[in-house]
Amino acid sequence: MVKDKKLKPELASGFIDRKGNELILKDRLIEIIKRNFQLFGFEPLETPGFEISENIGKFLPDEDRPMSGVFGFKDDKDWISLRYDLTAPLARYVGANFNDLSKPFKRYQVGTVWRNEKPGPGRFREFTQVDADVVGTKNILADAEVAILLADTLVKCGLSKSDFIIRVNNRKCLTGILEGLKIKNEKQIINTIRAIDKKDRLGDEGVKSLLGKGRKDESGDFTKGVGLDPKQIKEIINYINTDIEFFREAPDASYDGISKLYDEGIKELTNFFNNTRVSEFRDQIVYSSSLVRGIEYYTGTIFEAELLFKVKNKKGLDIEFGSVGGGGRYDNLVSRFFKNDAPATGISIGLDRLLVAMQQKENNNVENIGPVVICVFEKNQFLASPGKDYDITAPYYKILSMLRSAGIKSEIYSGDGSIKAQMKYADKRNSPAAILYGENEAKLGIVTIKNLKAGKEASTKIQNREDWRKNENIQETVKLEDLVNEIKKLL
RNA sequence: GCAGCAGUAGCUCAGUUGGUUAGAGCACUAGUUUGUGGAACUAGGGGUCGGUGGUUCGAAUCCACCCUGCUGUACCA
Repeated sequence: MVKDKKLKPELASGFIDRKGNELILKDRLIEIIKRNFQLFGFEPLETPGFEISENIGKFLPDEDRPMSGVFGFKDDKDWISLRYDLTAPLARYVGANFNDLSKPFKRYQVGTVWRNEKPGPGRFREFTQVDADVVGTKNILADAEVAILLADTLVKCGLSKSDFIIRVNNRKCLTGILEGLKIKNEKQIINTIRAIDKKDRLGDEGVKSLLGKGRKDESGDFTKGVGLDPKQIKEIINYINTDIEFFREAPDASYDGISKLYDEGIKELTNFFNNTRVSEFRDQIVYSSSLVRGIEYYTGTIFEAELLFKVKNKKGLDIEFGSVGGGGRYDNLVSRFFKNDAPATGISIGLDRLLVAMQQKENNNVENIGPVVICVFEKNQFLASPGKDYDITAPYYKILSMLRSAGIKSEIYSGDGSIKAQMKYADKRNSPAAILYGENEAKLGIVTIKNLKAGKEASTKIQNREDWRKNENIQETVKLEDLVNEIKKLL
């Protein structure tokens, strides 16, 4: 016989299957987050996975590489793309429905987004984002509200206040500083921002070389620099190292007057902190001069939630984790669709990253308990039952409905295996108990309950088969009517 | 995209200076145990040695090209 060539059960790179405990925890987090967003007065919105490419594509990082980074194709009429975030679709939605919406408009959205980029450890091409935004106000109160919402949500998800900080800055400050240093070329500005964004990873020296001539990485690959002169570089490095203490209560005055834009940023930050300082997250929401965020469309306040504990990968090594959430003000995004001013501010939580982090917090280990398994004794018994002097089929369904109406996860074994195979199955499903109801039980009107949980514990001490078989206290027989109560004791 | 490293069973890997029929552990199936999960023992299934071409009497092993993966870097709305 010629062998068929089998398909390989592979996934496209950057995509993963999820199962069991991980998914249960993910659903639980989503529930917590949704409830909290509603508590803060946000209303839900759902938009399609696909958008018309043009509507979400204008803010691609490189104009000369349109469509890179997204999954898209042309239908009969338009180029359409899977969304790469939830912000661009929000802008489109607000543009379409502006007149009907409350101003400000507060909405949250949970959804999958797709990015056609190189995947890495903990970085996928499909992931879940959770966003909350306030559209239609320039009031800094809204920025403060979403920052507080971010902090509050992380705590409700199970982080303690000492597990994270939310670093805050204002785009106007940094660009104001650059303006004062006579760096005005837009490309230089965005590249400078991106270089500063790498401070965490590359350190001051790395940022310096990226701002100057360029940098060689470990593999010998060379990255071209921004080409600033040494004086400008020195000033920038100084500024990004003033950091948290600079704004403990009120701003340090050392850069006052360097440019109008800078002063405006400081005013906004002062206003922002006046709000967060009286919230319960005064110590978590802190100023950080080196926070810039690589995203192009931010116009004012920016913030990022950073975890303060180490996250490990599957092999137990610490990994470079990045932020679990962030956001900021983007006053020009919505107005692409609309003549009116539609300033906006919001946050985004990377749910899958948060999930990985939460799984490493001890209090979050969910155990995926399987169903109580009712073992089936005779193959084809459902056909064979009539004519016997005992009835074996109907009681299975009776037992099943007793358990299920008591809210106990349960099932009749639906495979073809022997009793032994059924036990193995129940074991693998992490079932708390197996129920045996065969000829013996049927004649006496009883059921046998095998306590798989207790058996599992006992098995660690048992060395040989004889002891295992003798260990009968993991099994008991009860009257049919007592079944539910006995099972409940095991759960 | 650029650079470095790596690809042998479902998974993790061994395979000597090129030499018979390519191995181990885990996982899987069955039996020892005809109605009982673990452990142990026994047996079994499973491989185009990433692909193509070349060198050679002989290639998993050496060479060339290609593909894929990992790591770093760039990009990351």
